[in-house]
Amino acid sequence: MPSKCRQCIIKRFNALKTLTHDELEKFSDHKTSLLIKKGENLMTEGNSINGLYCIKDGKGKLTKLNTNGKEQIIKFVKGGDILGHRSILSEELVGLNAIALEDMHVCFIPKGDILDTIRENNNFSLDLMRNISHQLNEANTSISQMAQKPVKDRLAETLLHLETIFGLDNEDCIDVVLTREEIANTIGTATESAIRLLSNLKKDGVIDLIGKKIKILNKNSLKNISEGY
Amino acid sequence: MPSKCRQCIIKRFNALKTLTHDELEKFSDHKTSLLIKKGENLMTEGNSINGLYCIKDGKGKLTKLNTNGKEQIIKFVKGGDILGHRSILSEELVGLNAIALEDMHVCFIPKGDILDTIRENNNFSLDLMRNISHQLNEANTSISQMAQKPVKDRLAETLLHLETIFGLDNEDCIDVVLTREEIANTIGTATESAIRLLSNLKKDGVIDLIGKKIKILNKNSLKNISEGY
DNA sequence: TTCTTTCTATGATAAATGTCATAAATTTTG
DNA sequence: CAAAATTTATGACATTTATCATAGAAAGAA
Repeated sequence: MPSKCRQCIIKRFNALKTLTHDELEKFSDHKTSLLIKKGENLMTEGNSINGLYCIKDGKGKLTKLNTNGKEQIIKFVKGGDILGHRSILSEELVGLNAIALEDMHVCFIPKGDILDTIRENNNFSLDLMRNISHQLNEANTSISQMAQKPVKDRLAETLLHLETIFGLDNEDCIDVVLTREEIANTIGTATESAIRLLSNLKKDGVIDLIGKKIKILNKNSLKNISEGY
Repeated sequence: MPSKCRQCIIKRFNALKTLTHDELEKFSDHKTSLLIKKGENLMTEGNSINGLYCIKDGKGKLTKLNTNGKEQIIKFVKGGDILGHRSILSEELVGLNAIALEDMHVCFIPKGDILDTIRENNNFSLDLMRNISHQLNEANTSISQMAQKPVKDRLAETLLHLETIFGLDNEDCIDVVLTREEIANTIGTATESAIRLLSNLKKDGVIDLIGKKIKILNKNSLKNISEGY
């Protein structure tokens, strides 16, 4: 039996915290629950979209396919994040692929309900703006770093960022499983280069590599590297 | 005597087209007109901001200073564009420097008026969301290109983009004056590399260089280069 | 104007990064 | 489980891009 949105918001979501009781009831009644299995697409670049996705749990990547066919990872998402609002708001096609890194439980709320709520609940509307504005700021920072930092610095930056987003597992490793290729596609480099630089960081005692899991041993050192020292 | 906002909207702005007569009157009464001379800052990274800027005319660049002191140009702006809304909406500090590339006339509208209007006029609020959502989409595209395209491709892309934004002057040159360093800071490369690649494009008959002005001679060829052919 | 500064241009060289090849390790499949 | 496929790892080498040096051109100041 699908749970009520109200229960879920309390437990997981920040993004929809401004909704009233009645609005949550409406969302509850109209929502669809989805299971997106590891590797499956929740949204696909270029498609149109007719609702908002709320991630209940699981982890995912937002990617863009380049003209040369290479995948660029733009952002990581997890439980509590919302997807598709940018596209709904701008009335443009979906700009990014959302792909599950592990099984994800997701709720789908129809576009009509979202737009109604934007019209009626000013706090919700302001909250969405805040969310997108914040993302825009992050994206601008990312442009600058992609353009001007060498690969090693971007790798260090990314490892710190991944820890911030996903936290640590019970063995103090960054709590997400990524292939070396995905790491490379995040920092914008060749897979071999990412592998080599990770090996170097391990050799220098800055990180440890346990299979696909990464443990940060010296956060300060990583910070310095990410800033070019 | 400062002109009425209503006149100005009709002539220049798209961004505020959803405002009612009364709202425009209020903006007119409360606005301040500014002249930002070439090279001066309209907004500065890290500062707080208490209003919205509307560019009446003139051209500008939005930049970010990197940890290594290098300037990254994130976006170009011109008459009709609005600035500062992202920061007002997210209640975060200003994320970018806005610097005049030539003398700019700008109107400043206090934050209070903007927030009032967001609360009262749903179309305005939706329009702002649309604007930021669109910018976020552009920024994501930019991340992908910075991360994965070689410098030559990014230069070609940038030249086409500059023509789209600023159009042509009466000699069919891209109607904006940028130093080679600014071009380099847009595509994220060393000034010498930008100069060299521009020289090559000229040698190949794809563009012409007339002082600082750039004329696109073969747009198709540029498009191909921008896509890696 | 003349001097000074900044900007553009280009060569020489170094450093960073990508590509290709190969092999070991790991994961997936039957 | 064994076989196949994928992922990780590393070396050798090619290509791209940055850095340094220098000189001429253009723009700005005295």
